[in-house]
Amino acid sequence: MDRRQRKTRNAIFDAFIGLLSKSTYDKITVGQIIAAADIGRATFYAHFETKEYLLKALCQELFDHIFEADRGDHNAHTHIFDCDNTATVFTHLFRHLQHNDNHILDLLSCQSNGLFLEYFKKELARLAQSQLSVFSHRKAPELPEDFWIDHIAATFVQTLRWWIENGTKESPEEIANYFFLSV
Amino acid sequence: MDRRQRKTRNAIFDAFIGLLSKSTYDKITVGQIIAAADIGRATFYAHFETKEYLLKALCQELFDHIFEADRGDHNAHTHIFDCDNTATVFTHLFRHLQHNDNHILDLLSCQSNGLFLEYFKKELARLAQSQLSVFSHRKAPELPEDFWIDHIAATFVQTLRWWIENGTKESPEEIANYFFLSV
DNA sequence: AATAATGCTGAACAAGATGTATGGTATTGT
DNA sequence: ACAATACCATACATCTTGTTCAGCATTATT
Repeated sequence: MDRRQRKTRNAIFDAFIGLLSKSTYDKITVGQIIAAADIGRATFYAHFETKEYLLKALCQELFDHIFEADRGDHNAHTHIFDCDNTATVFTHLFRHLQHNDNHILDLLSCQSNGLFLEYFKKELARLAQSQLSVFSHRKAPELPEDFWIDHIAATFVQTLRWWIENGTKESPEEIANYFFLSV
Repeated sequence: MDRRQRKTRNAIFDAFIGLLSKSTYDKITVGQIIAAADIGRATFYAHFETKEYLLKALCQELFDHIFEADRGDHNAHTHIFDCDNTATVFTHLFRHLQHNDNHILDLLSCQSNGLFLEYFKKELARLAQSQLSVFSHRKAPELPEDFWIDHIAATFVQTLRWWIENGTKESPEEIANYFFLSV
């Protein structure tokens, strides 16, 4: 990819994230984004068809990073799945999300909550084989499989939202424990 | 309240609900609403300051109706809390929501999901004294009270969403049971 | 039945947002 | 050095929002 393209793409992402921390998704205009990114109007639309596509791309980017360990690149520093037991997977996940400061919270606000949940469910479904067994002891046999996955994903998102909205006072271990206790 | 006011207010609500069943909240414009309601532009803004206030008023209206039994008017036909056991309360709630066809689903889509959840939590908190004990056996003591209420509300909303998105094939009793089994 | 009050209409309006088009300039990869 | 292409600035048509106002219709009051 052209270096210029990468630069503007990152500028847009940074501007978008910066605005999300001060405002909400639906209040942000394309005009504000291009002003913060300091780019031309036409340039923005050359990169993203619309504001919603930008949001989608940002979600994709974040999840690709958080779940990167599950695709290639198995020699990187610390992988989310280099865990001795499956419980620490979610602790790592919470730690990752905490480290992202409030970028995630902004994505969890009404507007984009559905999108976020959708992405998370998709990723979670990919881990179903290896990780879902952790929760199987809780699952009543009459509950459909997809209902159960929906429930786990929704519980995770809700836990995360509660955590951040309350100032992330708990440690990742604690909040992961909350998650396990409630799911 | 003036008869004219009631008429236009209902016309706006009906138009809004009608549009919500064909489109999504953020795609709907005030222009579409006043066209569907067949009223003047100024009239709309005389009733609702903005589109978001309309949404809020609609939520209020729906919840007031669903939870009406808990406030006055205790001689009406069937009350949501005229139940022998607390379990049937939620069955009734699901039945109510089912009867509302898809109006609720439209309110559960991304945009308004947060608002809906907020309202439901508020109502749920009002029932905390009488109904929360049903779930107390599941609650781990180390979980904070407000975390637990958040969890129940989110689980309810998620259950409802899954139900409607899958065509409400299950009976209210069944889906209430799903809810109890997962919370 | 007459009157005052209040709500609705319809049209016009400014302000602002969206998405597109274009000709010119600067940067990139080869 | 050269061709390709990404960027810029501006302008533009279109749509949306929220406000204003004069005139008409309905309501409640007496």
